[in-house]
Amino acid sequence: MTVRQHTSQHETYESLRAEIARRHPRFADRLKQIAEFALDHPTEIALGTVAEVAQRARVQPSAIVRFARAMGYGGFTEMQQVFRSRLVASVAPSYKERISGLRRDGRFHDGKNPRAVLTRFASEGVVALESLQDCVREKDLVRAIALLGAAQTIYVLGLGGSFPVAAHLTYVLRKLGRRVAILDGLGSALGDQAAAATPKDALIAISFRTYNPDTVRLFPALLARGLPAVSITDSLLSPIVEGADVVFEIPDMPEAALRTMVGPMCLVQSLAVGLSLTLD
Amino acid sequence: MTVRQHTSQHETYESLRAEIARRHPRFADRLKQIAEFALDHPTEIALGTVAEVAQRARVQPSAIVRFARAMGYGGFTEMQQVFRSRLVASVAPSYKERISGLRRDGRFHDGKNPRAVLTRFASEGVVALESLQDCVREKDLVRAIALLGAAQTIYVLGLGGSFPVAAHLTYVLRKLGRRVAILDGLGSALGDQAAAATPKDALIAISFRTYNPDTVRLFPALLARGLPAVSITDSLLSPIVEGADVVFEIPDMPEAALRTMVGPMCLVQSLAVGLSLTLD
DNA sequence: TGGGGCATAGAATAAACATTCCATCGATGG
DNA sequence: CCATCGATGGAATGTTTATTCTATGCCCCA
Repeated sequence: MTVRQHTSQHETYESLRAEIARRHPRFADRLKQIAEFALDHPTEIALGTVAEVAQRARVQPSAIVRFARAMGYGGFTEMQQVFRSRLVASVAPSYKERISGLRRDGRFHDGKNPRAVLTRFASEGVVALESLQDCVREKDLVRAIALLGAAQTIYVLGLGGSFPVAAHLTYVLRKLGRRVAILDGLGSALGDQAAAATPKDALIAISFRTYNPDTVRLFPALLARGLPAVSITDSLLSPIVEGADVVFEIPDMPEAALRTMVGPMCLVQSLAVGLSLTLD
Repeated sequence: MTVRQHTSQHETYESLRAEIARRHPRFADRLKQIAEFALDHPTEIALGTVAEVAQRARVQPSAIVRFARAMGYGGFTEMQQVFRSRLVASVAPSYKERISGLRRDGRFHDGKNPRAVLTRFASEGVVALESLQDCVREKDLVRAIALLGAAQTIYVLGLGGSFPVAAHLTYVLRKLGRRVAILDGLGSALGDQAAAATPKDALIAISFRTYNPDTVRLFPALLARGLPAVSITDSLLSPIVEGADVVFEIPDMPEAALRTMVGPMCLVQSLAVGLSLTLD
């Protein structure tokens, strides 16, 4: 009779979690399934019974116990203690709450601290998203969506710092089954990429200070081909405003290197999804 | 004979707590004792068995049950659920849960209205940015920045829905004077683009479910070339976790077509700017 | 001082539970 | 194609657990 090794090295939730992830690839099917469930639903394991957990994870109760033993515990109950410790640890010591609250307020002004940088950008992003809702008008959304919906091909123009926004818009529109051409200037062929555009298509242009020269040059050229246009920009004085059928003005946009572009990202997402919804 | 009323009005921990306090003076000795224990040690009631709680509170198990019934519950187990809900509530609600909370707010009604779509994405973005601050650890930020700072060339890998994030990171890093190579698969030359990478460089990979096959293929190949790696993904079970030196886990990321990627965008921005700040 | 009513302790009980066992299935290597 | 080994599902088992029951103790008032 062998003496079973019940000494589990993983007495904290975090280290157990890491160990589960580490061993996941080498687990058999059912154990793998349980590992995924454990990482996704730690609370259910902390509070549930073996039978409940098994049902939620779509496995047999015995498999749950096998998993616990495989992780080095004497049984389910022993492993459950570790998951419970997470709940106990998280229960609000008001001190910790206040600190993280302060952090989030941005009152911790150590600007070089990486955490402070993240907090700053996240807070700015939140503000950007909230003000986006104020400065976008429903009328413009409806018109832009109608205009894009009528287009055979949607041309997307966004270069420099706005290129990620253009790329995202293109990705989403394609996923939603639209015909899209992104004007990315690949091979210095911006002009050629736009050459096939007709008045039956539509243009959506994204540009912020400092306005990309290629965008500035190409925008009027496309308008001249008769395309209806939607512009997303930061000022009514922007070079992509004149001649546009719909203009979304998102003011106070600093250079992209200092910004996350969350506002424009969110707007184009809404346009794309709104477009697909109005057609159903 | 009176029919016992088992329907308890107190389904939240806070209201139960208030009720215990209110009725405390009129309780008999033993119930009073238990009431005090319950207010002082809610966690023990949430996780313990009747016998354990009884021992800690210096009473008989039956007294605990009588207390639960006195508070209007069918038994100890029923009352325990309320104490457990406190633990569950205190654990940082995952992103997905917060979203469904928003849904319940009713702000999302009339999902087809373009304005509602915008509001929805903006709100989700706010939640994403807030939960980002909870799930990113300073230690990881510092290590990632050190790792990227030591690199001669930073290789950025993000395809499919994650490509806009990769593009933004590349843009910002270049603006800040870093040498960056984006692995964009242009001309189906992904492998060749990576062929010059050496252990003196570094890799930053971004991938979310459903993981892009090219990313999955290229990631281990780059690790094999000896590059240190930073991964940004949605699960510890993601294919770009194993072998990575730093992993940022941003859980509950739906498919990019339904998302604005604001979380990852904000994170890469912080990494890039944090990097340039630490070197000044 | 004695009796009624309620609170309590502790044992008894029945339900719920984690765990174990075994037959079966499926993959792997000869 | 068969033998072997490990994984798996599901029923059986023995333990833990909540709950109930009853005898006893205590207090209050007559």
